[in-house]
This record gives sequence, structure tokens and C-alpha cells, in this order.
Amino acid sequence: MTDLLSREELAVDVTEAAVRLLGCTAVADTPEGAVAVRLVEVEAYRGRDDPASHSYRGRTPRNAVMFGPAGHLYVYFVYGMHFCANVTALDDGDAGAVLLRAGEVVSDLGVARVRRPTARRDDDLARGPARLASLLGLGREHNGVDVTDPASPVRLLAGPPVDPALVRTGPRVGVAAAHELPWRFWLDGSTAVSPYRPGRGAAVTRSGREK
DNA sequence: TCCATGATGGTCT
DNA sequence: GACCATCATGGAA
Repeated sequence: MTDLLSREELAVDVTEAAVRLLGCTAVADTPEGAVAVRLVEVEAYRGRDDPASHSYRGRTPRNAVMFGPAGHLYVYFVYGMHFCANVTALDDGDAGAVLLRAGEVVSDLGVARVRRPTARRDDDLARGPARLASLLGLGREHNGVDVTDPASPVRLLAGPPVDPALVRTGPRVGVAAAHELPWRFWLDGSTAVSPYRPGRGAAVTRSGREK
């Protein structure tokens, strides 16, 4: 049994929290059974100085969790049909979060396939933030959940430590603002990393897939 | 394997 | 009323 991540480990700046989350395992209890996913791709969003962050224009009912303590889920609804899940970072009053973009299913593969029957390959099960959230069964009701609480329906397990040489960074996916910030982090070699897509209005670097 | 496209609703200007 | 931290699908290559 691996240890849960602590709130203190996440109460740091968003880029540090992002790297720290790589290789960690998200576990969720779903109606079909428990699903565990090893995180291989994340993105950092921060405060009022990051125009791409939901917290950029200040606190609203929607983004309130980002301003709260670290180690909590910030789940939001996007494009009229999908949910995306973040883990909050930084301390109370300082808005920050790390978007969980992709992961590899550790267990249970059978449960995962039942939950996401449309996945063409196993690597697609949690490839992309909305797919990952869908696989873990995350929705509005999970907004604000403490992922460092053993009693929580969604938890974050630490490590094992990843080889720092495998950590890659690049521009965030699908964001127009601040596309020059290399605040996307992923583990090199994973086939579950989502394809890069420039945000609307960002400089279009055709076929911009990283290797 | 790649790419274009439609679906769909909350949030903030 | 525009803009989204997107995905499944189907047809082309």
C-alpha cells in the first residue's frame, strides 16, 4: 500500500506541484469498481498573473476551490459536455491548480474498459483531461474533495519517484493565452500523453506534436 | 493513422 | 453572445 500524498507536498508553487504529481497514482471508487491511474501528463495554472488560468479574473463561485487549501479537487464543466479535474496547489488564498491531463490505467483494466467503452486502444482510456475525469467518474459532486484524505472517494498516492531525466515540458494544450509558458509537463516515453493542439489564436505550429 | 467536424451548456463580457 | 484547459466519429490517405 502506497502512501497518500500530503497537503504540504502540494502547498508549493504550481510548477513544482505539477512535476511532483507526475508518476503519482490517482485512485477513484466508481460504481463499476476502483480505478487507478498513473499520471503521465499535467499542466500548471496560477493566480492572477497567468491569463490562461480560471483564477486570472479573480475569485468567482466557479473557481473558488482554486483559492482554497492545496490538495483538493477543482472540477469544472467545459464545452457543454465534459468535466476536467485539477488538484489545487499553493496555500490558502493563493490561487493555483494542476490540471490532470493524462494517465495510464494501472488497475482495473476491465473496469476501465467498461467505464470508457468508446476508447479505441487502452492508451486512450485516460488520454486527455476529459477522458481521465470521465474514467475516474469525476463530476460536479467531486468539486472541493480532499484527495489527501484516506476516506475520500478520490485519492492521490505518492510515487514511485520518476527519473527527472524523463520529465519533459512544453506549452499548454488548447490554451490561447500565455502559450509561451512551458507549463505543461509529461513523462517521456508514455504513449498515453495527449496530442498537442495549439489554442485558438495561438501561433499555429503545424503538426506541432512533440516527440 | 490523420484530420475535419459537430455536439452542447456554463460562465463572463 | 462569444468563448471555451474537449471528444467521438467517419472518411481520406
